[in-house]
Order: sequence, then C-alpha cells, then structure tokens
Amino acid sequence: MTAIRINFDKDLVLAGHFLLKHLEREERHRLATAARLSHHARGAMIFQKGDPGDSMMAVIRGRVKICCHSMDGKELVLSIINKGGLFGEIALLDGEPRTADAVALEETDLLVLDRSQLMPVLTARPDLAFRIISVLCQRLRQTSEHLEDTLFLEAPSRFARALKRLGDAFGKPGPEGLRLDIKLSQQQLGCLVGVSRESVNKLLNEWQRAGVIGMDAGYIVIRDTGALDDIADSCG
Amino acid sequence: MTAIRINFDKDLVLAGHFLLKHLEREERHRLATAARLSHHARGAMIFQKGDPGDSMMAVIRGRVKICCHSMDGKELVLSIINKGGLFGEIALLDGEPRTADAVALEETDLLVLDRSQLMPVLTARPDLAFRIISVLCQRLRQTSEHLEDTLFLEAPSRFARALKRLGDAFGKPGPEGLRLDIKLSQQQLGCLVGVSRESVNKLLNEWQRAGVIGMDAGYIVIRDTGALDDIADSCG
DNA sequence: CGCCGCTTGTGAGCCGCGCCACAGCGCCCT
DNA sequence: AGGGCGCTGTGGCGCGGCTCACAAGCGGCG
Repeated sequence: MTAIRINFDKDLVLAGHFLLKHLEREERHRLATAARLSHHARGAMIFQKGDPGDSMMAVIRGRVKICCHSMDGKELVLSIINKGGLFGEIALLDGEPRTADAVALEETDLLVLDRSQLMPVLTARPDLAFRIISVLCQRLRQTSEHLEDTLFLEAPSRFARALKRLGDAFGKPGPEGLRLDIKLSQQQLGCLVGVSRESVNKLLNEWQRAGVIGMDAGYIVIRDTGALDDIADSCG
Repeated sequence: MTAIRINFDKDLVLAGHFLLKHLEREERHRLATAARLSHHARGAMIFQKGDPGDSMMAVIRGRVKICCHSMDGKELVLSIINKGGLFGEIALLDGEPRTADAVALEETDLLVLDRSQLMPVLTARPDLAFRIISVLCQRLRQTSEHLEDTLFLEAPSRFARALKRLGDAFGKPGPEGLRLDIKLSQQQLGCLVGVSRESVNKLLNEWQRAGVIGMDAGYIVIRDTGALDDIADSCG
C-alpha cells in the first residue's frame, strides 16, 4: 500500500523535474522505482566533503545548504537549494569525492538517484546529457561570478548582490516590496558572502534606516531595488 | 599543397587531444577539415567577455590566459591554458555569451571548433559527451577551490598554493628544484591570486631569502616543496 | 645614444573589516 | 520561574594588505 503510494509520488516528482520531464514515461518510471526517498531533520548533515559520492539528490521538500569549512572553522555557504532543485551532481558525474557538505536547513525530503541507475539512461538519451551539461555550465558561471565578486568588491557591494540573488531565488512580492521567504540568521548571511556577522548586522541596520530594506516578522523585505542596485554596482 | 599539409596537421592535432582521440578516424577527419586555424600575436585578445560565443578552441602552440576585469580596472586571471589545453567550451555548450576574456600570452596558434560542427558528433557519440561532462566537473572543482582559497586564506597561503599549481602545470624538474617554465610578471602573479603586485614582490623576496624558492634567468624555481606546503597549509 | 615604457624593489600611511567584548532579548527546556 | 543558549545590536582595537610614491634596472626603438 504505502509502497504503491510512494512510487506514485516518485513518478510525479520526477515528471515535475526539468531534468527528467522530457524522458519517456517508461524510462522515467524505471528511474522512479529505483530512486529512494530519504528524510532529513533540520540541521542534519546529508553528506560531507570528502565522502565518496555516487548519487545526486532532488529536493522535494525543504531546503538544503551546500557549504564548506576552513581549517579554522569558518564556514562558506556556496548555495542554497530550494524545493525542485538538484544537488550533488558533480560527484555523481565524475566519480570523485564530494567537494562540499550538504546540510538540511529545514525538515527535508530528498529523492536520491544513484549513478548505476542514471548512467544507462544518460548514454541512451543524448538530450538528457545536454541538459546535464547546461546545468554544469550554469553552476560554473555562478561560481565564477561569486569568485569575481569576492575579489573585486568590498563587503557592502558583495552583500547587496547576495540580497539580490536571494530575492531572485526566494523573493515573494509583498505589499511593501520583495519579501525573502527564507529565514537566515545574520551569521548565515555572512557565510553566504564571506563577511563577518557583525558587518552584516551593521549593513542591515544601516540600509534599514535608509529605507532600502525593511524587516517583516523576521524576514527581510527589499523595499528599494534601485538603491540596492546602486550599492551592488558601486564598484567599491 | 599547403592545404593538404595543413589538413594533415589538423588531423594530427585532433588525434593528440584527449577529448577527441577516441573518435573514429572518419569522424575526426571530418572535424579536422571543418575546424579552422587561427593565429594570435602575443598580447592579442582572442575573445572578450560578453561576446557571443559559439566556438571552442584548442591550443596547438603558445599559451592563453583567461581573465576578467573589475569596473575599476583590476584584473583577475582565472586560468592559463597550455599547449594541448582547451578553452571556451562553456559558451559553446550553453550558447550564452563568453564570461571572460581570452588573451594570447605568447605567439599562439589555435584550432577553432564551431558549435555547428561539434554538436552532431556530440549527439552521436555519448562517450564524447561524458568526456565533456568530466571536463566541466573538473573546471567546477577548480573554481570552487579557488573561491575557498580566496575567502579562507590570507595572501601568503594563497600565493603559495598558486605557486604549487603553477608547478604542476608548468614545472620542469631542474638541478636545483622545480623550474616554472613560464614567464609571468609579478603583476600577473598577483592577478592570478588576487593580491597586489607589491605584496607578491615582498613574498617572493622573503621566500627567496629563506631558500624556499630561487630565481633562474627570470624564471621561478621551487627549491623547498615542503616549506611551500607548510606555508600553503598554515591556515592563516 | 638617449628616451620611454615596463618591470622590480621598498618604505610610509591608511583603511576596511575581522576579532573581541559586552549587553539586551526571545525561546526552549527543566 | 529560572537558567541557558543562540541571535541581535554596538563600540573599540588591531592588523593585513592595498594605495601611493619614488628609485633603479632593463630592453627596444627611433
């Protein structure tokens, strides 16, 4: 009973995913039955840098942060994966160890696809390979941009850009601006940009006083997109 | 006459390239005849960030730097491509504009493969697609690592790591250590790491006095690999 | 030959921002 | 209620490294 129910769900989930929606019903079903579900509590570690990795995950509920740590304990958040998003492809594709940690930010359900299941489909269907290639290209562009920002810009611009990115990914239009529908501590925000918690705090308050952003029940609201753009582009 | 000669060369070049050496003789020949050669003088710009890009290049002579510039004129060198190396794949694969500049560091010959030529081969040969995927994965790992280094480490460690990477890519074993067979100004070295020219100068001289590195006719020689490792890993 | 542009070498000053210290505050657990 | 813990809000100190300024070597070229 539950098995059938779960399989049904898995089919649906795969069909809704941009990577797999173009597969034949047949192939997708085979993947769906082979894929396993896994659940993770808020804060749980899904995998860790250095682990052997031969699977990738699609988020069906919750959110996952991809991060890594320096030798002296600092954290860098590389990206935050929303429901519908995909992560862990790299280790799956090249068979090397994972390059970063994955941590559930909330109560999270994942669909796990193993290398051994995916590879045959991948060779049989060149269009799927292209899709994967374009995902990788996008990641690469994203990471390069992150690197450029880090080297070229100062803290305020970097942080403003991060807010804009968060707006794109998590923004819900609200009465007073774009509301970021995700709860992140100032600490986490800092890790996303490579800036200390204290600096985040100061910038946040400064911008709030200036009316660029606002707070609504603990969520950030972007009020003045133009001003934020100005800060982001103020080459300093 | 020359046409035949050149075609012969192109066949050879493609056969020597890891990406293409596994293709059928037939297919490779088709690519070889379709590919065009292009020559660039030292310092010439091959393509520029923002250009529409529907080709990728293999270096058959010389060296190419991939770099980008900040709004206030600073430069970041993302990587240096040796003879035998490949660049420009990303724009070719996803059809988006180029994300960085490519500049010939020396007198350089390139083999240019157009999207329209490569794509049919790519769909026909899944193993080629896999090869490309693994190139992309490698680039991604490399860029992430660069980002981590930038955010987590201070100038000396970062620079030491850059020297090690240069050693891997351009090192020739010599009588007194690993000689970096490439001529880069301190300015360029700085751009490779995201550090000012002056800082590079000071570190270089300091390490030279300490016997960690040496100079030989303007080329850097790594004398004490262990010491360099220590600096690279000294978490500060 | 002399000039110019590019590179190297070095010191002084300055500034952004990380780190520390501490205070107030909500929340959960006992 | 009480106590502990994680988050926020702020001020001050210190330091790494960027900027600036300048001197000196070194081809290349008219």
